[in-house]
Amino acid sequence: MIESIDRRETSFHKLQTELGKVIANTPPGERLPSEPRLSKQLGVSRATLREAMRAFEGQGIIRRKQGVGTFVISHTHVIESGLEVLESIETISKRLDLPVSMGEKTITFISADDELALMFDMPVRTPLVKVERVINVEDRPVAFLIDIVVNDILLPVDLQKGFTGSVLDFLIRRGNPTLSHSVAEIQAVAASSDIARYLEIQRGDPLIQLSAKLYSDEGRMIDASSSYFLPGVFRFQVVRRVGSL
Amino acid sequence: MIESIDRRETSFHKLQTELGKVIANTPPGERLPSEPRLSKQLGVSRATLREAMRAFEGQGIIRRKQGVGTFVISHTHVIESGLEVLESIETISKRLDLPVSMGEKTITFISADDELALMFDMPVRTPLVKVERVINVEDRPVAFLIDIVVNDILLPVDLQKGFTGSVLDFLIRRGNPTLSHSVAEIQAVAASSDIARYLEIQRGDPLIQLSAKLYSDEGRMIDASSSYFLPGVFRFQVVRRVGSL
DNA sequence: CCATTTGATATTGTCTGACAATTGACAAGG
DNA sequence: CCTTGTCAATTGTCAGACAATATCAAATGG
Repeated sequence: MIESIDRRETSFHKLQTELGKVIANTPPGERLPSEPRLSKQLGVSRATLREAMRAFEGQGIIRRKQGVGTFVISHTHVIESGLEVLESIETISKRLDLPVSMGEKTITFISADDELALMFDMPVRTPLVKVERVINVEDRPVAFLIDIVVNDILLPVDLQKGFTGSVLDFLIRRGNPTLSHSVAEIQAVAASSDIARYLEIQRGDPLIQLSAKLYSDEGRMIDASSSYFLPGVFRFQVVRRVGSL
Repeated sequence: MIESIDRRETSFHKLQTELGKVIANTPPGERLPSEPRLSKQLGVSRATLREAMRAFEGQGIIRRKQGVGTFVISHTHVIESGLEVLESIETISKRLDLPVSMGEKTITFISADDELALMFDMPVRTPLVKVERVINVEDRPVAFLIDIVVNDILLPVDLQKGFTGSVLDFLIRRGNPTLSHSVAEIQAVAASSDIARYLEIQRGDPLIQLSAKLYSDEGRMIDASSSYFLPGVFRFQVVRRVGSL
C-alpha cells in the first residue's frame, strides 16, 4: 500500500544527522571524540558509526589519522555538497546542522509559452506552477531558487498540505512519480538587478547559476529549475575520474 | 624511511580501486555479488568492504537494498561530456573539433609556503613547479589555467620533451604515476585585474573557477590546479542522481 | 482455478569483541 | 642534546553472529 512511502527517515539517516551535529559543533581543526566514545554516545556500534563517518570523510568534511584521531576540516556556515547526488538545500543543511531558513516565497500559476512548451515537451498554454523562494543562512539571503513544475505534479491542494518550499523534497517524500535523475548545467553569471535585490548584493556581482532539469523514471521531464547561489557560502564539489569507470 | 609514507592509504585505496573495477565491469542495473562473496573475492573482511561500498554509495554509483542486494546505478554515456570524467581541455576540444590553441605559457619553479605545504601534505620549502597558460579559441582567450605540481613528478627534463602545456595529458600519457581521480570545486568569481588582462575582459566580470586536486592511485596528491573559464564558451554539465538513503 | 498465506532462503543491516598498526608522549640512557 | 625504548590512546581490520527485510515457491483455503 501507500504505507511504504517514507522509510527514508531510517536509523542510518538519523545517525548521519546526529553525527553531522556533532561535527558541526566541533571547531575546525579540533578532534572528535574517539570512536568507542562516539559510538556509545550515539547509541550505535563502532562498525556502524565508522560507515557513517566514511560518508563524511568522502565529502572531505573530516579526516581520520590512525593512531591520532579524527579531525574536522571544513568550517560550518559553508554549504558543501557533492554534486553527484541530488539533494535539496534543506536536506544538506539539516545534515550539516546549518541555521537555514526560508525567506520570501512566491507561488504563481502560469501557462507555458513557446520556450517552456518546448522544454517540457508539452502543448503551449499548458498550466504550470512557478515557485520562487529565497534561502537564508542566519537571516542573510544566500540563494534564490526558481522551480517550474507541471501542474498535474504539484496540485494546488498539495501546496497547502506538506509543502515547505522544496519541490524536490516534496516529490521525494511523496514518492510518486519516482524520480530518476537531474541534468544540471553550471554557469557563472552576473547578478541581474532583480536577483541582486533578492540577495541584497550589487548588480553585476558574480553568482553561481545551476540550471537543472529533473526527470522521472519514465523519462518525463517534471521540473525545470534555475538556482542562483552566493559564492563563498556554497561550495560545489564534484569527483572526476580518469579514464574508465 | 620515506618509503612508508602512505601505506595506510594504499591498502584502502587499493580496495576502492578494485571495488571500482568490479562495479565498472557490472552492467548498469545489474546486481553485484553478495557482500560475503565480494569480501572473500577481494580478500578483506565484510566490515571493511562495507566501508568502501559506503563511499561509492555516497557518490550515487551503487544502491543497496536490504534483503535484495546491491545494484549498480546506470552510469550511461550521457556523462561523457560532463564533469564526471577528467579530461584536459585539449582532449575535449579535439573531440568537439574546436579550433583551440595555446597562448601565453609560463613555467616557474617555486617552493612550498605554509598553505601549499599543508595542501600537498609535504614539508615547507618543498620544490614545486608552477605552470600557467592561456587557452585560445579562434585567437580569442577563453581560459586561464594554473597548475602546481610536485617537483619529482614533473622534472625539468620533462618540460622539454613531450610537454605541450597540459599537465594532465602529460601524466596520462606517461602513465606513471597512475592517476586515480580529481576532486574539483566549482565557484563563481569576479575576474581579478591580472586574470582580466590575460582573458581580455573587464575586471569584475564573472568567471567560472575550477579548483581541483589530482590524486594518484596511491592516494598521493600530485597536482593542484586553478582554472578560470569564460562563461558561455564552456558549458559544464553534471548528472545528479536522486539521493536515496 | 485463483487468491492468499506461510515458510524457506538469500541478502543487507547491525552488533560484539578482539587484535593489529600507527602515533605521540615521556622516560631512560648515551 | 640526541637517541632509543616503552606505554597508552586511537584508528584499521577482522571474524562471527544475529536481526531485519525482500523474494519466491509451496501450501492453503475459497
